[in-house]
Amino acid sequence: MSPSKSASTARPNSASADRRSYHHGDLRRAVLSAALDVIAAEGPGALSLRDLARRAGVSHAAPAHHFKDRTGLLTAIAAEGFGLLADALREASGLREASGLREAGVSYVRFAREHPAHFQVMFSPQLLRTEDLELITARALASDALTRAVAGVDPGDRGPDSRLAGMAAWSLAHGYATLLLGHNLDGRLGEEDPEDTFRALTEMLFHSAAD
Amino acid sequence: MSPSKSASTARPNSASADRRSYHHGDLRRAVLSAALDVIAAEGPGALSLRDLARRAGVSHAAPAHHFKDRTGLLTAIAAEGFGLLADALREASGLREASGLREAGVSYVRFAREHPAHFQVMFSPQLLRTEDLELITARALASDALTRAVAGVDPGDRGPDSRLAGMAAWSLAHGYATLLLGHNLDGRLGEEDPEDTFRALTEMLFHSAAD
DNA sequence: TGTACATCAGTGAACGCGCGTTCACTGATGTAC
DNA sequence: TGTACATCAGTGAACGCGCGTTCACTGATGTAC
Repeated sequence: MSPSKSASTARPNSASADRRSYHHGDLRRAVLSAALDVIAAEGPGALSLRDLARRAGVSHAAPAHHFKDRTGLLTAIAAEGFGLLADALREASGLREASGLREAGVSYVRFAREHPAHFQVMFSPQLLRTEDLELITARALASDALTRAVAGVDPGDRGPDSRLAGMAAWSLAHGYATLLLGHNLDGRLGEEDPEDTFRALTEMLFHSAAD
Repeated sequence: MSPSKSASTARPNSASADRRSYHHGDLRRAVLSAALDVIAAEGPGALSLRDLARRAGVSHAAPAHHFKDRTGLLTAIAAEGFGLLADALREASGLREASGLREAGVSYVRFAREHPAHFQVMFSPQLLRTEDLELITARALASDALTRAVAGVDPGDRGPDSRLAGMAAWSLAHGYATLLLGHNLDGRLGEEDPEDTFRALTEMLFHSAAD
């Protein structure tokens, strides 16, 4: 997903894909895309709007038309991330109830692997405009999807055990995903697929509740 | 633990604690301490050596004598953090074997709450000189303490189940701690002590193995 | 006990750099009539 | 179908700022004799 490629495909009037028009076409997407590349490779600390403008091939002041500043950009990424996560979780909880919880966890881990930059930014509140409405909305949707997925453990129960189970499942998936992305499990995993290992691990812990 | 306080207590020749001598006495500690304050409050992105020098009351070039650069400083913090974590885990696994695992997890969570800045930096490899010898050593010690604590689940077993249980316990504690520090559990916890909640949660999951 | 010297920690001026921000501008697009 | 105008996205020069780095220096401490 290189910036220039996504930009040229997304450009509305693509009579000639090569000729650079004055208007970029989808600079917002191009800047987001470049930012995700940088974050995944070097972390959010390495971000600068000028650098992203350079990567997108526009003048350095252009990105400010779409994202007020660095924080605005990161907030947009986090909001997009929560949206993607909510989609992934909703998909997983559509499965049979018994396996809903397990698959929600696996989806969570898969999401983190497929969108490492989003994942990293979503849970770094110090980088974000936490009062941003779009962010709050997206996070609420994801939180809702998460709760629904977890409620699949024992749907009748709304008591403290269900609350605990929810936090346990989230902590487990979040911790596993975080350690995985930080390469902290490299020595402990064999050749196996990390998602399979996570599935095995979940089954071991939740076997009494989920089967 | 304010920088000036820890500095004056640590100063070797404290004939007069008020008179500023040309030499700081323990600038290394003062800079580390100021850095931890900044990280806890605003995140690692807000760090600059010049700012820390200002906070420690020395000229801006002084910190370079102790930490080559920002990365060097963060690496030192991470190494110190792994040392502290190893201590905490070793203390916990000194308890009776049956409760060793549970208490190791609780210690892990407590460590994260008591040293949020260390914790954050330790698991942000993008900020660190990962090839640093001191860091590698400290991390290995902590990893060792972790493995020992987890082996308490069923000490005889070295098979795949034990490996899985280890990753599960670590993921759980790490995820819970991370979500807690990021204020993601604020809505889900009641008035209870977060560590008690974590203990309850662990007991729920591991009851068959640990009791 | 006293003197000379090496070492080390911290100083402060200077430098060059990349950054965000501002601003008057220009090219392109869409809409009203 | 054609013309006028408003709007919007992107330009490029300019600015001031905080940063890291360098360097010759100075004050303090410890050690050799």
